[in-house]
Amino acid sequence: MPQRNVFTWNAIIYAYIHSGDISQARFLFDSAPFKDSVTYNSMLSGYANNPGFETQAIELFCVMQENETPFDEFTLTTMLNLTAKLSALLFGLQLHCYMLKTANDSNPFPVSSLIDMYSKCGCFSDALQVFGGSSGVMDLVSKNAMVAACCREGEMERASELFWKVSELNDTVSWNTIITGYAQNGYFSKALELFVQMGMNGIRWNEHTFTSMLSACSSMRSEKHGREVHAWAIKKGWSLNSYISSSLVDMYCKCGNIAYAEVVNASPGTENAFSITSLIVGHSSKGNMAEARKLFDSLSEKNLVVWTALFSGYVRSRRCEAVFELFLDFNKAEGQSPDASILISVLGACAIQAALHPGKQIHTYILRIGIEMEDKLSSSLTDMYAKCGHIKYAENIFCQALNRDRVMYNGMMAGYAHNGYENEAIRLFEEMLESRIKPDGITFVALLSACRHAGLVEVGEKYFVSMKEEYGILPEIDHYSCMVDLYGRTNCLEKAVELMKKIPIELDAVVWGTFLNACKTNRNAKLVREVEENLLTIESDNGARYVQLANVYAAEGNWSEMCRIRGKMRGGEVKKLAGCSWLYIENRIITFTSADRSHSQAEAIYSMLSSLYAEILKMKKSSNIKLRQYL
DNA sequence: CTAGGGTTAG
Repeated sequence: MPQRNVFTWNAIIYAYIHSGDISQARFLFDSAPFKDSVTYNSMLSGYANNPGFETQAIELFCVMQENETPFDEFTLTTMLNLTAKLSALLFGLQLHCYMLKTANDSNPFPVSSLIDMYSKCGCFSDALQVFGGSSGVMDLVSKNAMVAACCREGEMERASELFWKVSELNDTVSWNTIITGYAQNGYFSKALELFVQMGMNGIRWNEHTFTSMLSACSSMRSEKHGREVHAWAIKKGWSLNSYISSSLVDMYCKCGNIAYAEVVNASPGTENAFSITSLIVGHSSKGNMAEARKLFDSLSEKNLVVWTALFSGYVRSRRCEAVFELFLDFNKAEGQSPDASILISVLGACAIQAALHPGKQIHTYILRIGIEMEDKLSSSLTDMYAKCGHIKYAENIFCQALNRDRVMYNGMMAGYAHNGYENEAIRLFEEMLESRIKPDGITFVALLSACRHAGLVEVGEKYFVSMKEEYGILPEIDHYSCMVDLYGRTNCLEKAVELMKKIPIELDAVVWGTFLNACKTNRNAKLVREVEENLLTIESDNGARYVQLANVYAAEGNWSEMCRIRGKMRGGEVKKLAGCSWLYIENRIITFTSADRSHSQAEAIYSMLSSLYAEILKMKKSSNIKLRQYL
């Protein structure tokens, strides 16, 4: 070009930025003999909107300040958006000050970005204030930034009120905002209703609309609606859109139709990491970890979400060793460190295995790295410590948590109940009610567990009744098992029998096994034959059930029945592994069963045990200390 | 020639 001026230089820089060649754009930016504010703003937005160049954006902004290139509304808008993206509130506040000082606070562009910045930095009230202060003509984008802010905050009534104000302004984007807001806050049918209304009002649906609707269908597990949206997407020719196709895969997975999900994923041109991740979750939810692993291994680049998907699949299938192995692989891979979600999975595996030492290591890591103690992390630490028997540690975590939610209360209650602190569990339930946290079915499993361990028949019955009548929670089989156990342990076998007859849902092996124990402790052999039939029909492959039955007959001195059960067990080739305990000693695991003498130093161990026992007896005699504390 | 609001996976 023989004749160049600032416009042509700006044009070529713009062209390079939009073709994604940021470094060539910078080369031309540096070579340009003339620069004006457009040159700077173009380069600035090139950096700000390309991942990985954020630091350069800030550096260029500082250069502008040094060489006194004025900041105009373009500069401010770009920088506010960058600030929102980086969640850099302190920086955003300075920009806001600058806007006020230079009277740049009336242009709708930087104002809408300011609202958006405050909302995305978690300052909802400041966003509201800016919006309220920008009186005058209602600007659609600012209004919608505010609607989106309300949606983020879960304030759907406020969002709706604002959305319907000057509603003739509303366009596809603002309709999408409100629909997504409803869908993401759990109001699925409201989202559906507005989606229909949007079409009837003549507002064009686009890819964003459909993606949000698919997400709503997926949350509702409504394959019927999902298929309708799928049909529309095909008609509109949006099948290749990566948002649409990955949302379709997710929708079919969540609805349990993995076969369809695979078909969508396999159609050419739709491969993407989101779809694969959804498929991994879909396969994991069906316990199909081999398929999940195959997909995981097929990905050349794995982000944290994909790793987490596999981790949680292994935990769900209780494949704890696989979790720990995967954690080693994860830490070997370069340039990443575990986030809260991954640590939650690993803690889950520790809890299942009662692996205190690894659990403590994770806890220490969290404290050392300074990972934020969010609700879910507190819950899984509480659960891990409780399941490892360290109830005081669990209590500490629970007490330090800022916002205790239902999950955390449930975990702590179950921890108390299973570690012999029944009264604490009940106290916590009352505290939960005082804090206006609604109990759910899981809360009542923990609560009734506490009652059955403490033998509190009346209290247990009171809670069992209130569950349905006060809280509208239908008892499930676990709740019935708790009650049967409660009656069994307190010599109320007749009540247990009555309850067994009245249970309106299908009986499982757990409730039959519990009832069997009730028969045993109440020395009632007459009912056992019927229990045996049911129990061995439901769970014929569980060796523990045969042993349990054989022991009941043995307790009665009924040796012929006992031999019959033992014979059945051998005939069915059912095995029962002996229950065992284990210790971690210098990175080795030592396991032992009751009365085990297989250890090379068994003699020494048992002689130490008997002298400890003698010590305890001596202490018990000399003081009033309860023996239970030491055993 | 430069700037604003809405979409997918753990």
